[in-house]
Amino acid sequence: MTRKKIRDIRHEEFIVAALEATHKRGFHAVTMSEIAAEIGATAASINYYFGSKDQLMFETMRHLLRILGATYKQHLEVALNPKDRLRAIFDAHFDPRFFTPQHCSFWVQFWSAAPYSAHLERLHQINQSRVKSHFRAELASMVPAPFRETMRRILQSYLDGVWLSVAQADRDIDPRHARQEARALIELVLSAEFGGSN
Amino acid sequence: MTRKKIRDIRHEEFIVAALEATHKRGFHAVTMSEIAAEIGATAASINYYFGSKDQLMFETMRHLLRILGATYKQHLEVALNPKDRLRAIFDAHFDPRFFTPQHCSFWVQFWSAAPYSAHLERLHQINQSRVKSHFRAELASMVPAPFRETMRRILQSYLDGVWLSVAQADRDIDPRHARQEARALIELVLSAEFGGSN
DNA sequence: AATTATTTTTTAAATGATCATTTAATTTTA
DNA sequence: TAAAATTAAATGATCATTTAAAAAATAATT
Repeated sequence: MTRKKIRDIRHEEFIVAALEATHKRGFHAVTMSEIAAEIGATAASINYYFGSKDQLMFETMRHLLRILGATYKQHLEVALNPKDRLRAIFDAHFDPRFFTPQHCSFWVQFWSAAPYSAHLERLHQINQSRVKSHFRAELASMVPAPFRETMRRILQSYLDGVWLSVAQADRDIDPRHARQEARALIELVLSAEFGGSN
Repeated sequence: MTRKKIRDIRHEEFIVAALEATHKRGFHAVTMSEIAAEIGATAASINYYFGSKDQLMFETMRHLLRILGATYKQHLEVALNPKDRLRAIFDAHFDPRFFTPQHCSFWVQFWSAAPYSAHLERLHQINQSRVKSHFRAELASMVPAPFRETMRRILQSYLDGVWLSVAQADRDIDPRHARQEARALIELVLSAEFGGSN
């Protein structure tokens, strides 16, 4: 019981350290020692708990996905209709607990590594599918089928694009504003006429 | 004259090699030897021409930015009005000569490296500003001021998001379709009512 | 409680591999 | 013949990872 706990605590501490250190130096450039130093530990202990640097990235990403999932769930609970649930997706991604420079930086590092690692790619795939189906589920009742996938891709690409921009800019971010602009985009998508003009 | 030419030819060959090799293995993982092998050369000659691996990334990115700039210029020439010119931005980014898995992969590698290198960050900054001002120039006559920046960010984030998704997916891409969806987004943005409902 | 044994955790130091980069010499081009 | 281009081999640094030993925490035994 207590044994399990210590291991879990340490696990999380190192993940937070990885997020912080990666944000500062980039995942490739940062050394195991630097990551460990974040919490006054030593490189060897990271390997003791995670096995390797790659596994550390993997576990850190799983951690982020768990947070995102939980945050989404919270926002979903107070959503009453499809539009609210659509908003909930964005609200989760732009929740101040989740939408931080550290997280966005790590996500970009992950994106650059994922295509070259089967494990990471799988993780990316899983998340991508999940978000995709959430979008589809809500858009189904609000956007006619022929436009639905286009609208979904627009929304989903936008999400990624915003995170990307946060990872680039070093200025501090404004989650409230991000949510606001996301709502503007939602309004836009839902107000579309879907007529067939040019 | 001829001397200059050989150097330029070699320069470009290595850049193409860097794009291809990076697409296959990621910029960090790929070795100088692997890049050189792409054109039957040797690692040392990359340093002879570029000085270092970092410089190679820098020059490769400059190369991409030059292509993008030239492509944009071409599309701009046949654009007759603000809306066409807005489309021209997307048409350039999604031009089949430019919108390739190799280029998108490299761009993502660049994004992950830029925040940790003054030189790369500057390059990113320059491109970002340029695209930004292009968007602003066209939106100025089509979207009321209070919504303009939001719309611009939506469009620009979307651009990045699409490139990102191409770098992840290994399936082959469809530039025509990308342009088509971009136009849908443009229509959306321009058809907005900008009233103030909720 | 005190002591001893056992397991878990931590680390300093060693290992080993990998590479970017240099160098010094060779080949090619002009 | 001189300059430019190329390379094989050497260099040197950097790190992730292992190892072997110490420290700390836990459990067992008296």
